[in-house]
Amino acid sequence: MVEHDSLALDTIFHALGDATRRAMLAELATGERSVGDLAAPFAMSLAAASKHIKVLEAAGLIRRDVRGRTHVCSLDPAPLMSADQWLGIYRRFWTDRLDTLEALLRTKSAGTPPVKPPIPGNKGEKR
Amino acid sequence: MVEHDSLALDTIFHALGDATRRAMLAELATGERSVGDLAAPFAMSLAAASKHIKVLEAAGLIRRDVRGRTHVCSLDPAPLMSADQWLGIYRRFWTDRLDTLEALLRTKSAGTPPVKPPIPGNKGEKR
DNA sequence: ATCATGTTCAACCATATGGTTAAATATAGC
DNA sequence: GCTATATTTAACCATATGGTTGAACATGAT
Repeated sequence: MVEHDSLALDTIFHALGDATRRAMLAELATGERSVGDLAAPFAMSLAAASKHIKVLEAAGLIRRDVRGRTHVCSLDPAPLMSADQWLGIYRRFWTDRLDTLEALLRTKSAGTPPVKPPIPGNKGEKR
Repeated sequence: MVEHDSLALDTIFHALGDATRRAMLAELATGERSVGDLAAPFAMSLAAASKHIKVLEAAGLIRRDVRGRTHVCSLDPAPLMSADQWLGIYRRFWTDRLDTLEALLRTKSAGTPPVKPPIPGNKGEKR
């Protein structure tokens, strides 16, 4: 059912691996934008921005509607959903960890006054 | 609080944008693996696999524990959580769409037999 | 028809990426 | 110490990526 086409995921994640492109997606999250609109915020040529847009388009992340001489882009969330589903496989890894932490905090604070608990560096976590 | 370090997201998404590396993560989801273990399934040199592992490590996706002469790798889900949080911003786009579809199906199927409905224009959808 | 606007295309460049092989490093075992 | 095992490093190669500039294309406006 949920097909994890690895070639598609390659292009999707690759498209997301660039701050300029993520910013373009963020912009498109608020509505349609022309190529020029999308390019405007960035200190690069229009041609460069156009390439980024094509990368997003190739990944299926945006659709393009040519209206006269302007190309109007809009977000297509489907590939993001694919990426999310792939990530979903791993979600238990951090929810488990958070659940454990939460449980730990709950038992620690049971009966004791609400002191800010010195969480032992969940950064350098050893097991 | 939840910092969206765009440089970090660059490296995380870049690391995820390769099927070999995603397969390595999938393997690590079942437990610790040595570099050799991780490299074994792939038709590439150990040196190439080692590079992939370093990309994953640079993204913070895996940790490395050097035990004698073998380097034991394990999954670190924190960057995946970051990626998930970034994606979360867009989650409404597909949940909204699915909700709308669901509602549509519910009204359509009220009284009518469950026929496969012609979904209007989710046309970016291949497969 | 002319001119301006929005966008792409082509050629080019520097750097990054993903792979190779061969040599180097570190540790384990005899 | 010697040898085998686990892994990295170095040098190299082909291709991809992200940027540039300048020309081309398509459409809108006069």
